[in-house]
Amino acid sequence: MEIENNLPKTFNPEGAEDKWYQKWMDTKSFKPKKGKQGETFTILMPPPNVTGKLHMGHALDATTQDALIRFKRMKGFETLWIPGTDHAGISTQAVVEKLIWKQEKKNRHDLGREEFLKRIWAWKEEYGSEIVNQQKKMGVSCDWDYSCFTLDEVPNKAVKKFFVMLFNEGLIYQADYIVNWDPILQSAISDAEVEHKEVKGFFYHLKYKVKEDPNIELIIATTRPETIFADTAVAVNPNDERFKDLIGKTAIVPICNREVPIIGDEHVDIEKGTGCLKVTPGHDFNDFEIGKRNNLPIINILNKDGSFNTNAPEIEGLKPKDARKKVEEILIELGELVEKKDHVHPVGHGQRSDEIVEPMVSKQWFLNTTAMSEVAVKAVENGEMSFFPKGWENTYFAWLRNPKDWCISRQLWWGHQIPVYYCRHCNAKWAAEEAPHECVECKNKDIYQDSDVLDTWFSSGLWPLSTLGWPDEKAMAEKRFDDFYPNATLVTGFDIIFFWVARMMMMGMKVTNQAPFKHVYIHAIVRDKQGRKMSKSLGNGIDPLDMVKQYGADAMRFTLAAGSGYNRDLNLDPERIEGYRNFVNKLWNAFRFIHPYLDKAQDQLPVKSEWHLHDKWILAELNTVAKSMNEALDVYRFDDACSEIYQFVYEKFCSWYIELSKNILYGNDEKAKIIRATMLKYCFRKIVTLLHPIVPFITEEIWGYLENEKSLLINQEYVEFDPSLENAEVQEMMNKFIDVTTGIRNIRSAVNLKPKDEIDVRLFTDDKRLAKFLYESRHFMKDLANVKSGTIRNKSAEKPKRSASFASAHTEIFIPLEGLIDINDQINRIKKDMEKTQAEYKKVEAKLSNANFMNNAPEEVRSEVKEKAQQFQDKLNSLSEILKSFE
RNA sequence: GGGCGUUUAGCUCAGCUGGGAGAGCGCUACCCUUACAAGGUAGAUGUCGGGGGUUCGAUCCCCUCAACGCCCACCA
Repeated sequence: MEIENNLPKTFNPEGAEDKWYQKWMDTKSFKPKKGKQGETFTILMPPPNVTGKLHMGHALDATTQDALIRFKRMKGFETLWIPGTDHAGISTQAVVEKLIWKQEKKNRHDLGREEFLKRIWAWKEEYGSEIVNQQKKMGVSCDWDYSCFTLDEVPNKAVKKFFVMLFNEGLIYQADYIVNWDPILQSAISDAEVEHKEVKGFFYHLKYKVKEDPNIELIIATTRPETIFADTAVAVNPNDERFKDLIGKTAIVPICNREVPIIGDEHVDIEKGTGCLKVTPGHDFNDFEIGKRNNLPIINILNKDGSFNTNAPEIEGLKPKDARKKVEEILIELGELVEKKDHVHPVGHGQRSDEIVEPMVSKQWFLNTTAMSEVAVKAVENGEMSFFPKGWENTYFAWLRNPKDWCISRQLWWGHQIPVYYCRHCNAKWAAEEAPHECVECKNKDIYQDSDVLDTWFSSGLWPLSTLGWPDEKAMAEKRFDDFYPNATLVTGFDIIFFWVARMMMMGMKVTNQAPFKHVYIHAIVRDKQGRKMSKSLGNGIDPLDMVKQYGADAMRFTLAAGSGYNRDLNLDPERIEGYRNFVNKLWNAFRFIHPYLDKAQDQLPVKSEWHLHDKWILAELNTVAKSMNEALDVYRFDDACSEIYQFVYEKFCSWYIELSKNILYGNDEKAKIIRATMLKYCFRKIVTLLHPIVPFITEEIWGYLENEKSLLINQEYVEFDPSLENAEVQEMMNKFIDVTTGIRNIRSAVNLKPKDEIDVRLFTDDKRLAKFLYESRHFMKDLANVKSGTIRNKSAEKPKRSASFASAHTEIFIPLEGLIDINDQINRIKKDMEKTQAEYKKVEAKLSNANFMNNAPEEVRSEVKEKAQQFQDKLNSLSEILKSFE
């Protein structure tokens, strides 16, 4: 009775992936639909850079968010997942600038602002959607109609509206301030964009003469002797006995021989360096503050590209590194260099350019975030928004409880141009949402717009609002702002908690008084298998698309989900993907097994009275899995959800239930066959439903077979816990049955029986329910352990002599094989088992004979321990019985 | 300098409010058994980083030391 099976032996992901993605699109399955929960569930995708190529971080983003949105969709929420891309000011401008240079040997200034921007837009139209296509390969189920680009019209309106609002409140202001200047980008960058790295340098000790008393020489320690050209004071601590008399006198700066005042300032650390500090307000953050306190002049000695200007004539045109060498030479010549020591110290580097940033004074726009930060902190403190895992709120608080004004202007061209206008005629300065034609004050037409653009994060911070149409009323109505704001969950990495999460909170709450999302799930950073960050320079990056090609998107997704819980690192080994590919294939083959019987299966489960014990068992187990998966996914424990379903499918369903089904399906009892086929189909529907959020493609493919493509799995209801399916007793019996079967196999393996060798088995148990269960399952023993015949008796019955044996707490197993087995081997095996059991028994017994334990431990724990002691005791008794049989 | 985190089987990691150490991968032996060799069955492997404390009882709580990682901080 061979049954035809025309399904391929292995699952072919490539065909299924594109086919189902297209089908989901065609059926508009990603669009929000009202569901039984009567609530919306919105996720906002962190917009990848338009210049981006999908990397593992994006793949993880895509997987976790898609799993969530599919899960909630199936649970009956009206789900919306909003995609988009970011203009990524600096990196995009750099990419296109490089390209134009390569092709035409022209820089952006050669082209002019208007033409240059045209080129970037053209580039964006052509290449900017590559990452979107790559995301689709991962199966992301976002509503592409909501797709948005940070420089689109509405986000631009949002930026202008917000800017003007805060400008008019006085929260946005322009100031001469010392900022981090990136000489590569030739732009200011914010504090957050500066990375401090340990750099090897030197400590130079320089001599400064005192004008009033040529005998005194001040020794000043510095790591940057080249900045002496910008010195405008020497400072000492006013409490420093050594120097306090010098305050008010004049020091002479070496090389340039500038006369500068010696001042007292509390900032100077008596212990540090020599206790004397050269003050360079133009190029040092602290010194800038000292300068403000003491009204010192500011000298700028740098050009925008980081080279020295005419204020430092001896080193004009040189870059800092060469300048330092030159200054050192001159100082030696002059005899002003006292000492030069190795010194390692942190130096700020631009996050994007990786170049040493120079503190420089320039006119920039700032946003005062003091009040907004406070509001954002409160929202997390009072639970309006919460982090998963909770620990990340510390990072969030650390940033927001100590807010600094945010430098929001960038000297770039690609971005939202600052909506501030100036009048050449009357010097008026104002902010406006619509480009004005004349001066607000004097009505003169000779006006111009500020040439700077805003920090990219300024528009990113408004993303939850602008993607839903704010501030355009028509767009807001179309996109149903009121229904989808605030978002439910934001999923992102911890590296942008302050760049992005904090700013969305501040800006979102400023506009709406509501946190833009209720939960923030912070996922891990993907690293290589050795825990190193994936980077181009190390060459250890894994391309997700390669993995998708090799193992399928489902395998890739399952791997990432299985590695995502509350961890901060996810060390990815491609072998893991292969492992989960095998799981996906296992699922496929389990389906191949039931496929020929689908015709027999009925749509409804039979009445409970017709359920086989094994049916009750598998449904109870399935129900348990459904419960844990729902709970796990609700709190972003994708790892737990994956391991639950993996375990169930592999062990419970494939290794036992399917194996136990063969006896029935290959047999002659038609009614039993129909019931079993129905059960198998039912289970399979539940399994693919549970798995669908994580591995959407194969599950949709299988669903197509199960339902003859009459419906799509993506639109089905998720499996919920059903109390009526609980059955602790049958689960206990089944576990014991598995113990016994495994015990028999164990003996077979220990005595080297071939799979074909049939055996006679004698079972002894005092558990009457178990005896009945085993009796009813006797036919299955044949399939599972090749048992030809056997008996089930009480433990008190006479045992066969000299058998291969095994004992569990509840059942003794004897396989009479006299003459075929080595008696000493058997005795040794049993003795070893006894020793192990004895040791465990002693541990438990020690507790029971400890009066303190008996007095203090809760009753629950005591009875549990007693129970265990009894089980070990039973097993020991059985083992010694077995030993007796060899006498 | 301040803060956070990690340390559990060869590798990657899970262990919730303290109560007999887990998973996947890898490894060993035997099997091409009619869903699956991308498979099956059986199996081995841990002083839970070191030390101290609290407790009847600690992988879990407290202290301390060590190693590693990350973030913040004004480059004397």
